[in-house]
Amino acid sequence: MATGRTHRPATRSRGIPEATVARLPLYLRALTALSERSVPTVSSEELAAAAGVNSAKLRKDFSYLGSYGTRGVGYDVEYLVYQISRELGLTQDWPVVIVGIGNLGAALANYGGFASRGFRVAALIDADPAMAGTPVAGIPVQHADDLETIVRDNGVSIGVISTPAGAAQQVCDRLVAAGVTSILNFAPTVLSVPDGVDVRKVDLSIELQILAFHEQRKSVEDTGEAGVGQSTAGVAQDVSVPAVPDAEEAPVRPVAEGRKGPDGDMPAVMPA
Amino acid sequence: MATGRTHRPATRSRGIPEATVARLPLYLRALTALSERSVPTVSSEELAAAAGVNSAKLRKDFSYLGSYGTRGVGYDVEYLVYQISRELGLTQDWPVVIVGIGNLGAALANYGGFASRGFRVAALIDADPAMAGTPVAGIPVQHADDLETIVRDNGVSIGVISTPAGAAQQVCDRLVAAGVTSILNFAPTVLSVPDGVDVRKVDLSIELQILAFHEQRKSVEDTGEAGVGQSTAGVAQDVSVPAVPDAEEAPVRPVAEGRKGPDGDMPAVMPA
DNA sequence: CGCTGTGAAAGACTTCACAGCA
DNA sequence: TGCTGTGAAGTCTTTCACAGCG
Repeated sequence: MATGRTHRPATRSRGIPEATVARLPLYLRALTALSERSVPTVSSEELAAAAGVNSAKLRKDFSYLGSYGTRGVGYDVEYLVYQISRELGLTQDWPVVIVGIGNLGAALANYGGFASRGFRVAALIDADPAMAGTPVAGIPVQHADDLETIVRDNGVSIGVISTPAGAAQQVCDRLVAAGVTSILNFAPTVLSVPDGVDVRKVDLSIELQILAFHEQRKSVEDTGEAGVGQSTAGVAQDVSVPAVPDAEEAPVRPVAEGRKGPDGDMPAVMPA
Repeated sequence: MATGRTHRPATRSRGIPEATVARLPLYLRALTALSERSVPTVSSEELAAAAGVNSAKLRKDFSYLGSYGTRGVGYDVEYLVYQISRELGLTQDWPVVIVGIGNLGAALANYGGFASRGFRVAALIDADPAMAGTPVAGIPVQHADDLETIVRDNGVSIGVISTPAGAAQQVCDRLVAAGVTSILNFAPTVLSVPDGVDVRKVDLSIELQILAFHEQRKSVEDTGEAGVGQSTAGVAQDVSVPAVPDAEEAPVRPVAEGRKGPDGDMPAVMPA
């Protein structure tokens, strides 16, 4: 990922590992909850449990930020909230535009997690003229024609794309041309951007597919018995599925027959 | 991350690395697009570009599935689509319930990426009696009281939670009690589940915070002008230079004064 | 004594680079 | 010849385990 000079960190310990950065928001959320309950201090053990990680990892993560704890005691909640916020850049105001106000865009506009963390929805943009003016989450939707103006006038450097896949790249290009340097992409497509622009993506169906992968393995566990098979309904749980689902209708392997996969690749028709 | 099984020292090469599993949906999407354009074969280089990864990684990933390519030629698109689908468990039907039909829940219900990949939205569930019966994405919303019945009657093993954070754990407990063993959580809270249940989470604001972190670093460091040199790379980011924003108002450090962080920790009022 | 901070070891993932097959 | 498949090397991440300080 980090396509960067991986040599000699210019200054001392200034490189916080990506894996750590990705967890800071998690810690911050847990700490904010503690803060709201006026809890003054937490131990790495408690905070780790609240954030869903293990304590050694948490301490190691914090060690990259500095020594913010007190031995024998733990961490001061307020102080840590501030330090992490600052490290993440959340102590400053980040105007954000959301492009594509469909169901998802509306959900994002309404999402409280943004405002409470330094993000300000500067504008909602949609290509549908019929939506122009309609307020969503209290913010009027503006037409896509004004995208460049909006971005420039508000000094927006972070853009959120929640358009259909087909429009995403074009929207991305316009955002970048207008000055946006960080993009959060919800459209199921790979965006290409110039060097220096950051893209992160969230694909709702990818997570589900990963779950399916693991779910599939669960039923196999023990004997490896061929399962019931009834996929539709009926039996509640314990829906055992064959370990390596027997390929009933698999495409024929193109040519020859080399080593191929660990399990068979049956002949027959296409599944789709 | 996956909360489930920890071991998988399986007999043979049956252990596909998590990192690889997480990329399979990406490859699948790219392959599906090629398939729709009737492209018969792809090289690892082309497919990698389409998926936004590098070719060596892609080849290594595929090597865990088996030898599905042809040297000197590439991969047969249809064949690979099938193999990956099967590996992910997408050749079977996965009934899914979505609990919490707010903006996000509605967006998920309407999301085409589910249906096209073996996921079938078996039911939409919401606690608001006023919503009962209202169709969302063509599916009538059912009341939360019937959650257990719905899950059992439909043999649902995957549940999606898009309720407010406060309701998430309770919904989760009920889903699990009813037989769900995989949960996709969109609520910004850490769920606790019994062993054997898998939870994956998607926090919309976390990605934005990670972007903010990198964005913050860009402005500092001018020696390496954030060049806009057209690049085909999907994700571009680097810059690992001292940033250290000026702490204007930081909470006072609790007690004593040890080594503390890499930069100062100003006194003064609380930021929040 | 309790809990943080951190070297060092282990493990996971990525990249290299090239043998080997179609 | 062209491209896959894969050991081996390199890099990043996690975990261990304990020194050290409050």
